[in-house]
This record gives sequence, structure tokens and C-alpha cells, in this order.
Amino acid sequence: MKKITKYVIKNSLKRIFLYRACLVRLKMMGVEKVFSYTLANETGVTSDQVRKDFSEFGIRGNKRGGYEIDELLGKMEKIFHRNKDHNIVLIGMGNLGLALSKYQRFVQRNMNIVATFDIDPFKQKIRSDIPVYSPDRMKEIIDRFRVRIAIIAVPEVSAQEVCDDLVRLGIKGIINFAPQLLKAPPEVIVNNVNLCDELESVIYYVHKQIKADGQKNIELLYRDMKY
Amino acid sequence: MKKITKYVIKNSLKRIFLYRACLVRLKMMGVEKVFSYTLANETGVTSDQVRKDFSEFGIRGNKRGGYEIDELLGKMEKIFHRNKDHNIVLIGMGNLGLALSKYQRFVQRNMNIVATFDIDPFKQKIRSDIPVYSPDRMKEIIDRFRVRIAIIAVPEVSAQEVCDDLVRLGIKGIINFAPQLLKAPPEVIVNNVNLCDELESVIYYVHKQIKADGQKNIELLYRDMKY
DNA sequence: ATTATAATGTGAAGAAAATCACAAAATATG
DNA sequence: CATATTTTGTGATTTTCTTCACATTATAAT
Ligand SMILES: NC(=O)c1ccc[n+]([C@@H]2O[C@H](COP(=O)([O-])OP(=O)(O)OC[C@H]3O[C@@H](n4cnc5c(N)ncnc54)[C@H](O)[C@@H]3O)[C@@H](O)[C@H]2O)c1
Ligand SMILES: NC(=O)c1ccc[n+]([C@@H]2O[C@H](COP(=O)([O-])OP(=O)(O)OC[C@H]3O[C@@H](n4cnc5c(N)ncnc54)[C@H](O)[C@@H]3O)[C@@H](O)[C@H]2O)c1
Repeated sequence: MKKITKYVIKNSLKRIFLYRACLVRLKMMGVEKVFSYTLANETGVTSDQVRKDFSEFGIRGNKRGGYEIDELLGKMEKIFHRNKDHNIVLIGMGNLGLALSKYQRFVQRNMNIVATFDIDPFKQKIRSDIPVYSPDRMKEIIDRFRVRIAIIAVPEVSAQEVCDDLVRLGIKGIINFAPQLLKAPPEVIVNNVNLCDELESVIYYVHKQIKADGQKNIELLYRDMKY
Repeated sequence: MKKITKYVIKNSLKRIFLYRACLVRLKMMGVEKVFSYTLANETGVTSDQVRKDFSEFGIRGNKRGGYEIDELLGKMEKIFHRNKDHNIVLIGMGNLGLALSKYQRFVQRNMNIVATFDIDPFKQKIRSDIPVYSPDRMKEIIDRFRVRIAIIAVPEVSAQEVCDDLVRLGIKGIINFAPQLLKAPPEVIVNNVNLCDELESVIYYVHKQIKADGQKNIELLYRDMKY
């Protein structure tokens, strides 16, 4: 039975990404070694956390010596399978799809969008580095480039249908930008990214913060009154 | 001191968003009442979890009767401050910024991008519903519309600088799409969204899944051999 | 009206994640 | 070379999150 795959990126994995970004920056600045507390400061976590995370992912440094940045990055490349290239397809060349297709950083990280698909014949005329095909050529392209990962950027109503097609064609991982939880077999990884929710949660926390600040002021006031 | 605000959206909050999306869909289908296990099935969590989450956010139903969808949505609107409108500014009208500025769903959820800003004079000529201004008009606009929330879609190198400006102008919450952890005072909420990381984590979990599948096959093989 | 049933709400138990704290090891210093 | 210092790595502890389990209550059936 097709079901919602409850897929949540582990916080420890998210932090590993943060550490890596930080390491890349430090390396560019010519730094060669790093301590857990350096990474901690730069990423807003505690140094214990950094070491625990490294431990979880089997990364080890040397006592007193900290971590060799190059070695660390090498290990992370392995963890994230950055040694090989990843061919990706993108479905839906609308506003968001177009932006994503032009995003250079995917390529820099060995993630290549080899083809995009759109039902709109007009969109299929877009001239850019990446071809825009009609969806009926999906099987051909996915097979030819051995694609296993897909990006969904079609309207909400079409997302599930597109997802079903992709799964049938052998796609194993999907990042979905349509605000619609996708149902897929449990062995298929689906990362539902909902930018509206992300923005709304900022608003939520801002309000909470403002309320907490207000509370603090009341407390201060109260303490003042005692004198 | 400006520091990284370690800001992670709570999983329970993320789930509340899921429930809401599901409720909206059910309501459109004419459904009026819902049970915890309905929401659970639709969102890939357990019904216990749904009830615990509701409990955390102070949402109560009636025993045996489940939850009134309208009432539930009303309570959620309150929780998410959807009763009032939220004015937002967007900085950086490049590929991503343009897509975001055209995204209708923000408006549908009472989040209005009232103005966008770009240093590129060419971008300032974009003709769409939302005006594109030079950054030197930021103070004026933010004050006029009482803006408290901002979207950053500028290149990595400019992101921190833009963030600093925004904070100086009274912005309290930021969603940042540049792959650069922003430093801000602790009372300012910063949601760093990194789409590269999101995609890469899909690849990570796909590989893990494939490896686990392989493992399962080996185990099966082993069990078979015992007979 | 009484009884049976079905769903909620929440303490208790269990699991997972984060923090603490310190022994072990590597490097620096005298 | 011996000692002091610094940082790692990891068990122990604490905190947070999830699942379990069941008393409670609203509805349905008889
Ligand atoms: N625009 C944004 O900034 C933004 C932000 C977050 C999420 N999203 C979501 O991403 C999706 C795309 O948004 P958008 O603004 O680019 O919309 P859009 O309407 O501009 O683009 C959608 C594209 O998908 C194509 N399409 C529709 N059905 C298809 C199918 N079955 N197969 C292939 N292509 C198909 C359409 O022809 C169109 O080109 C939506 O689900 C939206 O909610 C958009
Ligand atoms: N394109 C994507 O799909 C995508 C996806 C994820 C993240 N991002 C990130 O979002 C950001 C924008 O990406 P993009 O592809 O739109 O890049 P882009 O180069 O197309 O757009 C950047 C825009 O920001 C403007 N800008 C630069 N400095 C500015 C400043 N100080 N104030 C105001 N405007 C300024 C530029 O003039 C340009 O129009 C980048 O950080 C990128 O890494 C992009």
C-alpha cells in the first residue's frame, strides 16, 4: 500500500551540513585545523554536540590536535556520496522550477539536473543549458542517465500523479516543493519542502518571542516593585 | 554580541502544519468532523502523536465525537496569527526572488510581500504586481508598512550584510535562502533554509535505504541457508 | 433509560537526543 | 625526559520526545 513516508531529516544530519559549510569556508581562508569549539561557535551549537555528532557519523579527530580540515571534508564527502555524480530530473518548469534549474550550487555539489519536464509546450521551448522535454520522454531520459533522484515543482494538484509516475520509472528519492504531502512506497524517500510553512513558522516564533519579551518586562517590573 | 541563533523548527510545529493542510483539504471535500486517526493516516504519524500535539498547542476535541474541522482550523488560525495580515519584504530579485515574489500561496495565507529590493538597476525595472526598489528605500518602506518579516534571496556574499541592515531597520524575523548561516541578535528569529542541503539529504537517505535493502537481502539469504 | 462502544486526553513508561563530566591521549613546555 | 596543558571521545545523567495504556466521557444502540 502506498503510504505517507514519514521522513524527517535528523537534526544531527542537518548539523553535519552546517559543519561542512563552515569547514569549506575556513579552508578557503587558509585554515588547516579546527577544534570542536570552533565549529560550535560558528554554527551555534555546543562543542559537546559537535563531538557527539562526529562520533555518530564515525568521524574521529586527534586528542589535543583537533581535526584536520581536509581529512574532515574528505570523510564528509564519503558520507554524502559526493565522490560520485548524481543525475537528477526536474518536473515542472514554472517560476520555481526555472529558478531551481538555473541554480549553480547544485552542480557545484555534484548534483546535475540532466533534464527537465513540463506539459506546457510553450515551456518546452525554453532555451537554456538544460533541455525541457515533454513528460512522455521521462522513461527514456531516466533510463539513459540512470536517474534516481527527482525534483517536483508542479502545481499541487498534479504533484501526486507526477510522483506516482516517477516511482513507476524507478526514482528512489524525491524532493517535493508542492504543498502536498506525497504518498509513496516506504522504500522511496520523499522530502516534502513547504516554503509557506517555513515562512509561517518564522512568524509564529517572532510572535512567541515578542510575547516572551513582554513577559520578561512584566517580570522585571514586578521585581522592581518589590523594592 | 551578534551570534548564530540556533533556531530549529520544532517537529511538533511542523506536524501541526501538516494537520492543518490536511484539514483544509478535508473541509474542501465537505467533511465536517475528523478523528485523530484520520489525521494520523493522512499525515503519516500515529494518532497518539496527533492528540499529544493538539494537547501541546492547547487544542481540545470532544470525546467520542472527534474534532470539528471548522473549530480546529479556527484555533490553528489563532495559533499562527492568521487573523492579521503580515507585511513582508523580499531582498534580491534574482532567479529565486522572482519566483518567490510570484508565489500566490503566500498571499492566500495572509503573508503579503509589499515590496522587493535589488541593487541591480535593471532588476528595478521589473514590472509586476510588487514593486522593486533600490535598497536605499528600505527604511522608508519598512516603516510605512510596519514590516517585521523579511525574505533574503541575495547571493551568499551579501546575505550577512543585508541581514545586518534588516535588523537595524527593526526586522524581527528572517527567512534566508542564501547558503550562509546568518548571525543576528538572539531576539531576531532567523530561519536558514538551505535547498542544497535538503536535496543532498535525500541522496543521503536514498543511499542509506539502498544499503539497508541490500542488508535485508543478505539476511534473507542467510535465513534461507539455514533450511 | 441503560448499556455498549468509540474516541479523547493524559499520566506513566520507554526511547532518543542533548548535556555533563571526566579519563585518555596528544602536544607543548621547561 | 617529565610534567603541564589542552582537547578529544564517550559513558552517565538529564532532558525532551514518542509511544503506551487506560480512565473518562460523549455518542449510539437497544
Ligand atoms: N513560486 C514559488 O516561489 C514557489 C515556492 C514554493 C513552492 N512552490 C510550489 O512549487 C510548485 C510550482 O510553483 P510555480 O510557482 O513554479 O508554479 P507554476 O504554475 O509557475 O509552474 C508549474 C509548472 O508545472 C507545469 N506542469 C503542470 N502539470 C504538470 C505535469 N503533470 N507534468 C509536468 N509539468 C507540469 C506547468 O506547465 C508549469 O510550467 C507549486 O506546487 C507551488 O506551490 C512554488
Ligand atoms: N536559484 C535558486 O533556485 C536557489 C535555490 C536555493 C537557494 N538559492 C540562493 O538564493 C540566493 C539567490 O539566488 P538566485 O539564484 O536568485 O541568484 P541571482 O544571482 O539570480 O539573484 C541574486 C539577486 O540579488 C541581487 N543582490 C545582490 N546583492 C544585493 C544586495 N546587497 N541587496 C539587494 N539585492 C542584491 C542581485 O542583483 C540579484 O538580482 C543565493 O544565495 C542562492 O544561493 C537560490
